[in-house]
Amino acid sequence: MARPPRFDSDQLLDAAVHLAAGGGPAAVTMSAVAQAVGAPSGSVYHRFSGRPALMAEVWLRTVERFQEEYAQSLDQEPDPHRAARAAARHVVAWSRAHPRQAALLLHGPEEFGQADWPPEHRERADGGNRRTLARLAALGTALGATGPEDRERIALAVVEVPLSVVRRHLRAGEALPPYAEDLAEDSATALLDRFG
Amino acid sequence: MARPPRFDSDQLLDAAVHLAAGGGPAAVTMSAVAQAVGAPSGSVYHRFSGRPALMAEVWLRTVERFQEEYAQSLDQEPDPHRAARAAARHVVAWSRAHPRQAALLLHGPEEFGQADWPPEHRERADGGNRRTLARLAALGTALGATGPEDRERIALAVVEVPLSVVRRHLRAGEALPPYAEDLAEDSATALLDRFG
DNA sequence: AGCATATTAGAGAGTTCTCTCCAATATGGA
DNA sequence: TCCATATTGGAGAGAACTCTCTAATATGCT
Repeated sequence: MARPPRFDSDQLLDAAVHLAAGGGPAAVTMSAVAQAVGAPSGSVYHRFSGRPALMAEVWLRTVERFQEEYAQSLDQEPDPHRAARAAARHVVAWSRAHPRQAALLLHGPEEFGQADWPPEHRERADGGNRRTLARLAALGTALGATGPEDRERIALAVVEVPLSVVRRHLRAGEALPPYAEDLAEDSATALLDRFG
Repeated sequence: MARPPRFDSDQLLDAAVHLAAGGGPAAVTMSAVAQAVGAPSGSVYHRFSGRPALMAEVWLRTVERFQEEYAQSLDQEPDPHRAARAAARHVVAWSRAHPRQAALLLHGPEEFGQADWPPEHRERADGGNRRTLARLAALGTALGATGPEDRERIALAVVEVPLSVVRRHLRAGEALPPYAEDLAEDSATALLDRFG
């Protein structure tokens, strides 16, 4: 009933991930994405209403993929201490398996022009963040956290510290060393020792 | 012997810090800096050879100010454990005292166009990083660190974790909570417990 | 075969920014 | 007073990018 597409959204987003990993989010221009897949710029605008929408989709597709697996690693383990350690490990392991997407996540949504995103995409981001925060809150409760300081310490242990381990190496352009997962897990354990 | 300057470099750099804190490094355009201080764009180019040079100076002035105080906080304390705790605290305290400059540092040199910097500025950055790494290495030796994993753990404790504490709040647009220094110090302590 | 339609294809207008260039200007020193 | 000079002041060329618009094209359905 219609001409078959030569370029689909995922193909364009993949190109955008490559560009962002190589030259940062600023390198993701509509022309660069089009050129990367050999499409005219019109085809990119056919899939995405504009650059803000494209940037939002790149970010959201990546962060949602990450959060989905992250949530699984938290949920699979009933004991909260073991769950926290698994989650810390998982951040590093996922980054090792998906270095370009990890590089992308390290930039943060602001750099992907979050301020200009269409409302629909903003809500998608908010929803994902709410779900993740809720999971962390549940972990905090299970660990016996009491105040905001405790909750923040837990977030440090299972999110920020593992990300820092990854950031150090990816920013330096190195591969993750073999001990990275252990380092993240050990550090998380040290930070959570005071609980339960 | 010459017409007196109405706009000096520091004034332009201050404006650039403001712009970067508000809208990220991308908001630091030559025109925006000029407009912010009421100067014509020609005056900005009279002080800086181009945008890369301006971005480099903004970054370097800020990071050097930070590193100078950071080094002092490490050196003032002979006991390495106490020095590490003081350093972790200091990162947060400095960020509290200089929120805009802290916001700037959280972006990292890449976002300030490091790849385009003139060689002179690159060397300045390398020198500063070398000095800081040397100090961390000395701290590692004093603590009895053996391998790269140990050294990385120490860097996490006295640099990355305190920065993560700051990042969480500045990214959310909040002020740092009163307990932030304690949280950074406690976390550093927990990560360093295994040493000596 | 022929129609309806989703998509490709690409030209080009409009915008924003960087950087250059030159004239105007204000000051200290001779 | 007058000169040398550092700096201001601003216009504008050139580059990169976003986005629009129109025509061409290929497919499924009848």
